[in-house]
Amino acid sequence: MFLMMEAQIDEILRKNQLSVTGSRKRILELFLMSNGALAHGDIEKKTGEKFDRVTVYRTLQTFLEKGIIHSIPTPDNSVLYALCKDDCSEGHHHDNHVHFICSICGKTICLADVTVPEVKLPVGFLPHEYQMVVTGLCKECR
Amino acid sequence: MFLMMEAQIDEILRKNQLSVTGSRKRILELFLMSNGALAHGDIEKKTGEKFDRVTVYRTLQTFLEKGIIHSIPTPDNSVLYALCKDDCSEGHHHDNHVHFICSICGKTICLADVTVPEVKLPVGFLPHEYQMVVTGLCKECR
DNA sequence: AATCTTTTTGCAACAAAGTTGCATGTGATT
DNA sequence: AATCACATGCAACTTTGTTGCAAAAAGATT
Repeated sequence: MFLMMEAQIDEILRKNQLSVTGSRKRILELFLMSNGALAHGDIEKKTGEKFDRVTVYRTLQTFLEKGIIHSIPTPDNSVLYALCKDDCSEGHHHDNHVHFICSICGKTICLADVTVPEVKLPVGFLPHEYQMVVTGLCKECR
Repeated sequence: MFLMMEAQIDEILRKNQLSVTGSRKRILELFLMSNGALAHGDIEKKTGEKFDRVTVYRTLQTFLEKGIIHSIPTPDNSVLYALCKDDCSEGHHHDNHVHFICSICGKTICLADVTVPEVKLPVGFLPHEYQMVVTGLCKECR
């Protein structure tokens, strides 16, 4: 079970031409275990003393650039990150699913099956990417 | 012309039971002049030496609470504010229009005529508010 | 217009969040 | 195992946001 996760982590890092280091493994593990999204602060707390603050910043930055994770805009303007689906490629994500944020427990959930609808824009606007965030109550909190 | 703006500013503040002060007038003026959205930093720069940083924070906070402005979540997780339409009431906005962010000039535009479509969520989720941000090229930059 | 009351502002000090340069340590390649 | 590139930790710093309190300005009252 744990070995499987290890292998999965290694594969993700290798696939993105990243060297397999302690912090990267740990942070990826955190993302794989939580099926929601994580704030920078969450990660810092959970890695505890193990890694420097700066390392966490740089690791997240690297993962973002490689398209391993994506960032989610939230209504209260905090920074959240979540794992991308497999078909995210470097630089150019199609992270086109809706994100749900529960106003009680604060969890952010990727609704991988709900794609962002495309809306008609006024003449002249050339859309490139659509992002959608829904707030409300999740299954557990309602 | 300038007098009209003055009057408009006064009216907005009065309507929201706020005393008419220098900083509030100036910051509202900035919003009225830019038809897009402003970051906190923009406002600080444009008000220059005139007001304290803290005052800008508190003024924006007050405007938010009164429903004069709303905040916009952006893909890069910066904080943006824009004027609400008239029908925004205290505490509870129906700020249900799509926001557009130009990736060239960086401007954020409220597409007041484009309402956020409601999507079907998985069973168990109780939606409360929908937010949508579209990035791409605006009229001027394409 | 002068006074009183309430609200707003500026200052200072602080806390939190994020960045940068550089020396050291570790993973990958041969 | 030796080398080399890359990742990490540390320190110092910048930027961003917050809090308490005294001074100042706005609004109300006479």
